[in-house]
Amino acid sequence: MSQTPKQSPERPVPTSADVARLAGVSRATVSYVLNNTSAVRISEPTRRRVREAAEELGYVPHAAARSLRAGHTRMVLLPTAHVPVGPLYSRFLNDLQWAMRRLDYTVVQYGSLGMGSDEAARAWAELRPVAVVSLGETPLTEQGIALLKRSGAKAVISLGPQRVPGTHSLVMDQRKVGSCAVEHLLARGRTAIGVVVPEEPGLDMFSGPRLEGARRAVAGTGARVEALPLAYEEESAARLAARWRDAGLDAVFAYNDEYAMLLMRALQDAGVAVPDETAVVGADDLLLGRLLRPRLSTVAVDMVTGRHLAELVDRVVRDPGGAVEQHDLMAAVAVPRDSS
Amino acid sequence: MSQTPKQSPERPVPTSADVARLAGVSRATVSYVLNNTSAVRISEPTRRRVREAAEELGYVPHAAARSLRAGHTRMVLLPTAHVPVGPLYSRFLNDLQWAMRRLDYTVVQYGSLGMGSDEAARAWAELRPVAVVSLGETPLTEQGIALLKRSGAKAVISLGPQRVPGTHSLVMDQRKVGSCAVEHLLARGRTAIGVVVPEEPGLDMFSGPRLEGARRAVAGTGARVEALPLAYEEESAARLAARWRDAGLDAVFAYNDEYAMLLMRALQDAGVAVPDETAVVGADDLLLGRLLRPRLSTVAVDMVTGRHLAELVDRVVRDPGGAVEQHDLMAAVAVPRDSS
DNA sequence: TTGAAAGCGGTACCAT
DNA sequence: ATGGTACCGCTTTCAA
Repeated sequence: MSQTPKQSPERPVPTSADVARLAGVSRATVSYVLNNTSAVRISEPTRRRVREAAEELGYVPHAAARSLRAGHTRMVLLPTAHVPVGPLYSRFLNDLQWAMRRLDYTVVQYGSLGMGSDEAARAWAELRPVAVVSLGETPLTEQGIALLKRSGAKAVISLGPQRVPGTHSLVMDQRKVGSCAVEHLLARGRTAIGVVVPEEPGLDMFSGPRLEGARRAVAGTGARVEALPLAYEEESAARLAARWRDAGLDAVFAYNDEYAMLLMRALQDAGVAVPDETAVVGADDLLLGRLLRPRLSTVAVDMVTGRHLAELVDRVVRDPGGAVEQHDLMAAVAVPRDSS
Repeated sequence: MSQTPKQSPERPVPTSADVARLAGVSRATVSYVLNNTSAVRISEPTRRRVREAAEELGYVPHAAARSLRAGHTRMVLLPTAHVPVGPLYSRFLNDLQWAMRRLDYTVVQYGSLGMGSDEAARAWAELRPVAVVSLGETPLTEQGIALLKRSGAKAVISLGPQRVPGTHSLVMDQRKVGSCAVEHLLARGRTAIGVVVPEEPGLDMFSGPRLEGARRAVAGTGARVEALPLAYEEESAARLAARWRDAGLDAVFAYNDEYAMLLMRALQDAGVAVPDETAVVGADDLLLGRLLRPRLSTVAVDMVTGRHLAELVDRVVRDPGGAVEQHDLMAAVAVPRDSS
């Protein structure tokens, strides 16, 4: 016995024609009433009858039919491969969705894990979004971008470490984070600086530029930078710490605060004094950094806000040919505490 | 001068009719070829001409038109209000998306922040998803569920602390986490147990049941439980720690590992010895708990896997009237370490 | 004030 | 082997 009693096994979904029939009017009238079409006057009694009929049937308009007829959607597609963790991203996403809704767009996150770039672009294009906001998890190729535009996307916007030709790019130069951290360490007199490069997938977009920024910061200073692959596991950190003294490093930029916490613990367990023997700097300025002892030095990153991005999307949708401003909206600033 | 040269300001999106025209065949033939329809034989030369034409035009089928004609979609809607942070959720989501794609469904996360229950249900229903998987962020009302089913949803599945009538429920009884933690503390001889209740929005679904589980565990033991509101900020934790001795508590279950880390630090700063004077237990068994000193005792939670959930969705979609198994898939087990 | 009808882009049945 | 065509649900112009 099913617990969800089904009156008829395949009761058809009510359409506007059903509403029209029940209300004794035409489908056109139903459409006028339910959309409050201002160009047309419908008598109050008729409006009531239509509304009641719709209510009674539990009528819900069919979004696909509507947008098919309209020839466009208000969908903003946000491709998602790896769901990035972290409170920063979470807040950003909430802000963005909220702001987009206020502008009457619908944000749809579309999981694209395990799809190739062009395969993904095709899948996105099938939905005919009016805008695509890429966070860089699934790279946009030139053909992918062309495909999206050809299928009606007014705005293709990319958020990431570098410009993506053909899109409106919000450049967030992650290299600044690396150079900011390293400059801070240089100022503290450190000269042999390790840079953690996470082994986890999906972080390359960030870790690569951060390492490059670090390299640039030491250029011509006589100091050196060494890349240190590290998995987010105790064992990996312990192995790295065990060969720390052989590496001859006196400082480390640990990619972010979480990796910094992991490595700092491993170093301390291995008897490496922080900050005396080795300085540690994280990034992202998470709360946990302030809870550690010694308090973790970090690099605070000022990301683009969701509201700001939503406004950009709306502007580009309304005027796709408009000027392509190259924003560089990311600021990085060192937050010295006790670990460096 | 626009950097995205537009041949024609409003070049229309190519349709299957355009492909047909270019290939010199009918729309029907285009459909047959591009969908590899097996019931119909098309000559190889024709197939090639159609494929080339589609390629040349950059043709992408229109998902809305297709599902309108088909009368159903393969969309699994995942309503999202607050994006929950945390690696557990992130992994779960990735698994789910991956597993659903293998079963040929499309997972769409739909942001429903700031919408009422019924308003949200309506918005979801407009998309005609074949299934809705609710994580409980936007509560499902009886009418909302009815609306979704009436508009074609074959499966409405809810994941959460309790059964939701009318849905297939995956009950994850968060009370177990609370009772597991408190039983562990009782076994350690603690009798005055604080339970942290986060003040952040969107966590009520978890924190309430965890507190209730704690309450149940002390029933009849002579021990007591006290709810402790706490915001995820240093100041809030410091205030709580400052009045710790007045509260007369000898143990605390801190909601999860992150809140536990925050509170433990505040207690230590206030001179409260952990675990001697007060035992601390977290939950979720995050890596950070093992990095703290003393190492954090925690409650490991065994969540439902994405693969498992995907299979359930598929099963219900194929046989909506099938038995409504009441799963209780959550196991909680204490992981004693040094903080308790 | 209301209705009839065209058409959005595909799919699939029925002819040829 | 291929083409003609009706139809999915909705909006909107035009006529009455």
